[in-house]
Amino acid sequence: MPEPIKNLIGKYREKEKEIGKRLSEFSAKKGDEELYAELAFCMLTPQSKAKRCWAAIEELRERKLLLSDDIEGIASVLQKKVRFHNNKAGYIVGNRKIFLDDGKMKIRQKLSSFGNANELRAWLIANVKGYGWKEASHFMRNVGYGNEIAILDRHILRNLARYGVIKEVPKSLTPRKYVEIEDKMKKFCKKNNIPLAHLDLLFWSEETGEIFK
DNA sequence: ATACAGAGGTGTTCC
DNA sequence: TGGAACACCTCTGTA
Repeated sequence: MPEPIKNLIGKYREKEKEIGKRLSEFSAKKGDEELYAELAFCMLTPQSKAKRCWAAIEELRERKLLLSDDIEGIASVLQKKVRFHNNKAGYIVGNRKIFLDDGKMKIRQKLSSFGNANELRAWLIANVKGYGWKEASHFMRNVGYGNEIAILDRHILRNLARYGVIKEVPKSLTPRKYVEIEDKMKKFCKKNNIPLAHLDLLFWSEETGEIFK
């Protein structure tokens, strides 16, 4: 039996302000290096803890490795904190080139060149190594393009099942299933007057006890 | 000490 | 054309 939605609404009222504040931080204007830090962060998170991933990004920046081509150097930093460090180090270096324009990295320019969120996401999935639907959505939320998309990871899916938005957590997420569940989540939000991005952070904080990234 | 689940999954290959 | 199976390859928390 799903848990009553009333319980969820109650929790939302308690945390609404804090969630809104966090989201406004995500939307704050970021420069291209900051944007690449967020892009790289989302390359790291699969199968790794978000906090450790962010610590790795900080260390890469301190050591001037984040924007370098030193794959081995990057991998050695990742090794202590992040799973699949060799592949991910390669992604961090390789994914930079898709934003190059005249030899300079222009991420903001690229991101703002799309007509809507779905077009941007499709481009990210097709071009950013290490990004699928979930990570592309995660990145977009973190840089202020995530108001109309869902970040369907295992925690969110578990909570969607918990409140009866979906019958059960699917074993795997195909693109079609992703869109289908995202649509259900959107409708649920509309009906209950909770912004999509707010619900995501609420579910996340439910599971981890805090509002992070 | 040792085992085992869990960590905001995605790429590649094969059929 | 889409899906299953396997690769990636490691630390933390818990018992």
